[in-house]
Amino acid sequence: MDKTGASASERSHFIRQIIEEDIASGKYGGKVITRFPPEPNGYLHIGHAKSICLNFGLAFQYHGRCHLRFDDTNPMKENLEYVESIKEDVRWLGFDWKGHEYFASDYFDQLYEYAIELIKSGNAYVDSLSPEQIRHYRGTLSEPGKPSPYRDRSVEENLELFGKMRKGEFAEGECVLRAKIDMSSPNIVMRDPTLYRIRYRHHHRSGGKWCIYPMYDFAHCLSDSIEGITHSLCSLEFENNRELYDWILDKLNVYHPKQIEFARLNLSHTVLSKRKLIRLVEGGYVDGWDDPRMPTISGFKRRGYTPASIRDFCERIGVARRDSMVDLALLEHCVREDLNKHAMRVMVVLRPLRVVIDNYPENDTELLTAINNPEDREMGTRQVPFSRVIYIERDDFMEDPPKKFFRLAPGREVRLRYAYFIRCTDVIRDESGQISELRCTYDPATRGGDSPDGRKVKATLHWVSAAHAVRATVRLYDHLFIVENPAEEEDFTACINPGSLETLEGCMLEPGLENTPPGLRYQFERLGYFYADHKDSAPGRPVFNRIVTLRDTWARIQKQQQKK
RNA sequence: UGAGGGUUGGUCUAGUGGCAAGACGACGGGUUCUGGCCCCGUUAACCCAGGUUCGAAUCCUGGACCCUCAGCCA
Repeated sequence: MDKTGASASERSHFIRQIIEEDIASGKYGGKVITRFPPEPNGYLHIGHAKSICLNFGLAFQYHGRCHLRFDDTNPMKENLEYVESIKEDVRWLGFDWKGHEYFASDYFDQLYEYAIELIKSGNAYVDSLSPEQIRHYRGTLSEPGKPSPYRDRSVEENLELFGKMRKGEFAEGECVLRAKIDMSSPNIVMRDPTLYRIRYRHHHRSGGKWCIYPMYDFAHCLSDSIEGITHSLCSLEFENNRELYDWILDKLNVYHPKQIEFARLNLSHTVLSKRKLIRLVEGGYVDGWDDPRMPTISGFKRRGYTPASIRDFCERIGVARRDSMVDLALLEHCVREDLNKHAMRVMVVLRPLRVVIDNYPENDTELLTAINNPEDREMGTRQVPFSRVIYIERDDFMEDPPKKFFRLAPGREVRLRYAYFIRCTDVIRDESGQISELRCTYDPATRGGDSPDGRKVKATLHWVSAAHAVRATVRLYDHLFIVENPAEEEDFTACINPGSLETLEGCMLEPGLENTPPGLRYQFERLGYFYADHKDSAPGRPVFNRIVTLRDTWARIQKQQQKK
């Protein structure tokens, strides 16, 4: 809550202000209709999530609606597989377009009619210059362009030529339809932009019906207009295109939505450009688009992130017009906050160290009560078996501990969570000198974890009974890049984190976890939040992905000590 | 160097002529059967220079720096 009493979910930003002014003035009849317009030529990433949350969120907040529209005007790059993955990702994020699913390609007939109208009013012409010539005629950033020699063809000739373009009487690249605006405009976008080009390509929806396809600038504004969009939100790079957006709608004298630009998301320690993402996949740096290290929606899903945490993140980063780089730590904070409240706690030992409790009866097993989630007592308790031989984390023992190490060491006493106090009496090594086992004694009076005499221990360790432990594979994920902004590096692949994935076999789970249904999330106590991978995990053969670690004060102390 | 945008603590965001606020991070402390959660505290910002004004992050002028645009991509 801020001082106005508004929660984060309703805090204002410049787009909300514009919408509220429009509602107040009755500009669009008080309606709010937005749209999310992906091109189906790749997978959605966290940057798209920002746009999805913004568009669907605004529509929800102002009781309007949000359309899902596929901007499929380029048959060379688009296909059905992407349409399906995009729909799945939007749904997973928790949004419903309620049947308002559209394709720019569905408007091809209408768009063609609009093009003819533009020709008839003298606002468009067929140009027969080659692509290279067009580039040359366009001029540069500082010099004006010059008119094409075909610019003054008659309406009749243009109509005939455009008809021939449609009928397939020209080769690709032989001619295009251009808007007739101003070759000396200081805005290069307005120097007679291309409206239609010829492509003899099968389209994933219209099939072979068309061999001419509209360009983004022509199709997008008119699609918005046809659908009655009120506020057309896009990223900053389309700022220069707004003049053309407005020009086309004005010349055609049709319903005119308002284009509003905002800054796209940049996230630290990752890349979000489609080109770089493709390079990661095709270069084999990651294992596909849904690799848990990928910033794609499917990657975050596979990693174990919750939709709610991503929505919360998108709300917290705000919406503004300046370029920014959001710290990945904020996303991690969001998922921790969500999972802290909802994830069941369990005990898992990642790197097992065998501990024998010498004074514990040889063949006894007892059941101890563990709390499933201290943040939500309604999640209840469970019984965890304890016996003479257990595993603890190798990191939880040091033979020669530094000052601030509170965990187990020779002669020292610690608590086993929900169980007993134990004291280390001996360290056993194998032939190579490696510590292979610890011998300890326990205090029977501390059953359940409390000492009747009131003596304190400085640490509580998680553990798993050796006789009851279940084996599993656990994958430890870390930032994909070791630098904050890989995009500004000469070769971004050179700063990929070599430790971004560590696969651990033979991790010891408390019993009951062997049949974890894929898709479930847990907190492994003292370690982090983990997800039973929905692809690789199966009942009886669990595989967990680490979503995020717990905040780790000890790790920070260690880092400080290393610096000294 | 033509045009369009932008610049508030380390990061993100608020502010719309009147006490520069919040979140994340970092640091310190309290609490604790998770070195988690929670609680408390500390740190730290208006790009620069003029001007208007009783008063400027906000308005004006000039400058610096950053981003976008020269696809028959979106």
